[in-house]
Amino acid sequence: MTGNSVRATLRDVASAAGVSLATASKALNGRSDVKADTRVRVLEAAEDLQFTPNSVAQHLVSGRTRSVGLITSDLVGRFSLPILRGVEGAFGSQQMSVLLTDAREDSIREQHHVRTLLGRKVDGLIVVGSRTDPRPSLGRHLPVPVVYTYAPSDDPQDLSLICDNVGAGELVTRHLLSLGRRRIAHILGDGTYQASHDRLAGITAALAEAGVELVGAHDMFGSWTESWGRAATTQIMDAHPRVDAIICSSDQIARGCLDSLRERGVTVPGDVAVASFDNWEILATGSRPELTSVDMNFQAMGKAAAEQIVVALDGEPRAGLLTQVCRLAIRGSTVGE
Amino acid sequence: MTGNSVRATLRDVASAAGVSLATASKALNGRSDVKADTRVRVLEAAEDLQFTPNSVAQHLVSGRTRSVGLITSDLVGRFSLPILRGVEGAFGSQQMSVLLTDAREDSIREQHHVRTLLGRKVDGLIVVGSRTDPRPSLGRHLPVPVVYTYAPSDDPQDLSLICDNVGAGELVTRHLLSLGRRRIAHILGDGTYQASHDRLAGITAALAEAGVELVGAHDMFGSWTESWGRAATTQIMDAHPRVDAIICSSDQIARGCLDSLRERGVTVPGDVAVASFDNWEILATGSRPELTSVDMNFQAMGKAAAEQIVVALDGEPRAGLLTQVCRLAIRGSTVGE
DNA sequence: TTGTACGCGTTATCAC
DNA sequence: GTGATAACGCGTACAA
Repeated sequence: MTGNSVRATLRDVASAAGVSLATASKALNGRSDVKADTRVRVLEAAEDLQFTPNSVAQHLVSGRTRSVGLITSDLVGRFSLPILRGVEGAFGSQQMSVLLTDAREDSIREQHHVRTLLGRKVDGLIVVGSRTDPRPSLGRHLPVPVVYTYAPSDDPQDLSLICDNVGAGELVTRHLLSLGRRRIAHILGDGTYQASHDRLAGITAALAEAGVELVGAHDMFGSWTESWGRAATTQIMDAHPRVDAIICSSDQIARGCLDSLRERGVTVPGDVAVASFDNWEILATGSRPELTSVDMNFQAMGKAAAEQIVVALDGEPRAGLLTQVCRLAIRGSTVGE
Repeated sequence: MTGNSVRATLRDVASAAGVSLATASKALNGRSDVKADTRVRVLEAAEDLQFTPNSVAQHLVSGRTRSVGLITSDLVGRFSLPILRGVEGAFGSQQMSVLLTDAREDSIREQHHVRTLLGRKVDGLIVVGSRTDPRPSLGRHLPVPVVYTYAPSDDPQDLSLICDNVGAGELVTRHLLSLGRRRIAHILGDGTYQASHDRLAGITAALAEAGVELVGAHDMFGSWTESWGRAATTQIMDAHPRVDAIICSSDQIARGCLDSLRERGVTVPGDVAVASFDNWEILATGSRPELTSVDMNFQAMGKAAAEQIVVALDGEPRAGLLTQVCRLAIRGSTVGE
């Protein structure tokens, strides 16, 4: 129980070094007006005592806690963890800490967390949605900058970072077109998600650009499940046996699709290329063949969110929608080895 | 920019209510020695000004921050998020906040985070490992209680919460035995993980108890992948076609196993029952049939970790290994509908 | 170059 | 029942 080791306070360091509190503070903070050997003495004392500045006390005087609150509604950490990592990375040595809370899509709980985080004087708030549809704003009255990620705020005065689902649809479609595919079908996701519609829009836009028509229905929404992927694939292949590519609106759907194709003896990517969205590693790299999928770049999104907090903190905050570029992870389901 | 609304300080509340700082504080904290209508006035003023106590300042005097640091090395949030949720749940209205940091299995980074978190005066530390093997202790000199979860500390003086992988092996084996299965094979996981060995130990123990021998090899370790599941299944079915159950050391392996069985025309669970470990929803409920799998109860683990922090905080801390019970999620791969 | 003194927002101990 | 006042640990004008 040598607890004092880390509980050492600046006062201890000062007296150990035989200087005053103020001098010790200056020495540790690298201020210029302190004699070289005095600084050394202080630094040694601090090292000796394992001194760690009490950032809680630092805040009280500086006004900044160097911490951000992350409010997530994402059950499985699919979005939150990459974003957390992006946030940590963005600040580098700046030492920004992340207070993570889980709102579970419950606005009461969310409000509660906002209060708590504000009480803890976080310097900013990052709200992570669970779906891409606009969500209610936390309001304009908050004393710290707020960045909405994944799900945009419904208030255009807020700053929201969103995935470019339309662009993602275009990206994957162009990829397939470039491979010579022309009879392309699409398995939609859950129709209650904006992402489903956006991805479809991107796909049809890219196809139209190339003068190609989407094969099959444009309005058969389903769910983000493997079983829907299997069922939809069966329908498509029965109705349009000459299809040469299928774009699935999520990796889970694509897994079902691949299953179904293999059962029918359809080769991938030989007969039919398959591509999807999300690039969820565990799903995309476990399948046979591995899945070509659009990566939504969550980590970059987290980084951007953190940067926007900083920008807002010292300067003029931005507002509106900031679209995050996505990228294609190309694997065996579209490009055979 | 009515920032003052939330920036309101106790002083503002006090003057608005026409009382002193001290009285305002007492009123808000429900202390007895304050007249009823005075309290009402203060409460109203606080409500009016949207007063939120500055918990940073509260800490400075109380010594408690009501926050814990969560240091994770879990890339995908597989363990961290359920544990986070457990932690949040454990404290209920106690308002414990969680500072999440990502060490990425790098001890330098980990040390760095420990320093940072201690500087922020967290009341406790929860370390989440990425594998079940023992990991180096953070040391005994820390001024706050530390709980190791998932991966135990190598110092028996520390408190570690671990999954009962041996028990999990027994659990799933007894389940299969109770269904009348007797020719049971096992696909091992990555041999460099303690979990692989423990699960195997549990399985053989339960089998021995029933006087049954494990079918096939006991020492063919592989990896936590679907492709290993497929390859191993092929080997097993070729060598032991009369097998009536396969226990896979992870859900990913099981997914490969199911794939392989379907291709051979083996019905599940008719001909062969399949069960596994982890109960990773996205994998276990997407398969055909859905997977029976042992759930390691991460959320309960997080709850327990939080509780142990509290116990250590006010009273005598515990040491040693605390084993977390697991439970079986029974689905179609062992019990046909 | 160094030290003194004050303030950050809150709680707690005392007088009144 | 209420109100000054002293902490808590630190940064920083300002004085020495």
